[in-house]
Amino acid sequence: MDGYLEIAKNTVVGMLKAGNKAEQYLSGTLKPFDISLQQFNVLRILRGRKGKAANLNTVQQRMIHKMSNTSRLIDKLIEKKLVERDICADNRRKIELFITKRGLNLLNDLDNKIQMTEAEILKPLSIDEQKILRNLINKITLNN
Amino acid sequence: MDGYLEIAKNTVVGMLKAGNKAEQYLSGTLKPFDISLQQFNVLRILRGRKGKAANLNTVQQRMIHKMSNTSRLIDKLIEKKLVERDICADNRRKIELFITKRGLNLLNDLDNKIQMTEAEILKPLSIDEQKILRNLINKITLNN
DNA sequence: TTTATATATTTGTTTATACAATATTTGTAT
DNA sequence: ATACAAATATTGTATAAACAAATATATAAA
Repeated sequence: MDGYLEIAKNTVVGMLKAGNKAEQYLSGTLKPFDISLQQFNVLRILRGRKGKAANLNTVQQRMIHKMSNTSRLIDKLIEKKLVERDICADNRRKIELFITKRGLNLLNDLDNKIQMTEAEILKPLSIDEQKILRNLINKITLNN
Repeated sequence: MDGYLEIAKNTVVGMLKAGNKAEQYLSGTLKPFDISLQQFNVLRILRGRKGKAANLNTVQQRMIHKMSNTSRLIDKLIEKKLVERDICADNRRKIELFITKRGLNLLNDLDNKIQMTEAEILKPLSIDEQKILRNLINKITLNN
């Protein structure tokens, strides 16, 4: 009992549950703002560019859910006027994405709320435990 | 920098990424068998009942993705003859779910492959690290 | 007994996901 | 130049998820 196969199984199931819990909590926080977690993450990626354009490609690589349809996801953000899309002048296959002022304002309003949700998710852990958890998880997701 | 807000943020994002990685890997392993991760987990829940019936309710509570539509998910498993559904005689609102012989055989075939996938996911961690990770994650998901 | 309330599951519907197929533009080799 | 391959993004489509509403049965109250 509790051989290494069992440990691995429990760990992986735990990873699924933990990821799911985080998704549920964060989605719940975002819901009143009519924005999905994936959309929120794209906005944060674009904010991180600090004014520089991002290609669809770049965004996709940094996304948590790599398999979502980034084109259509961004269509939604453009409809809501949170993001702007231009065709790249140098290479017309590429597009250039920017977060709008409105998008930045929305993120600004959300920052506190998301921080509170993150704290809520991690409430059972001390700061030191959170660090350990983060470090272990980072090892696992290094190439992702 | 690296204040506790930043740690919490990184930890939660890591949880999302790790959960997603686990899902991708496991789904990939299951794909050739035409079964989704959620369906697989339901089968494992039913196997864990060791012959006893499970209500839809019970299954739903133990599922990792609580928001999936369990009725229709089980429809799929019944179509594939991996699960059987009866109406509970005592209380005709309830249903009784069993895994079939065929379902057990499928799980049997999958066990090794899933173990290998779990090992692959956790490869960057030692056994001791896996235990620590499991324990920390269990604290977070205790009430889920 | 009738009405109301709670429980258990199913169904409807809208939106999102997964993944393949299709443009479109660019780069490279002949 | 032309043809072929690679890179980039969009579109099509089938399936699944999210969530509300409906159905059916059981329990409790009036």
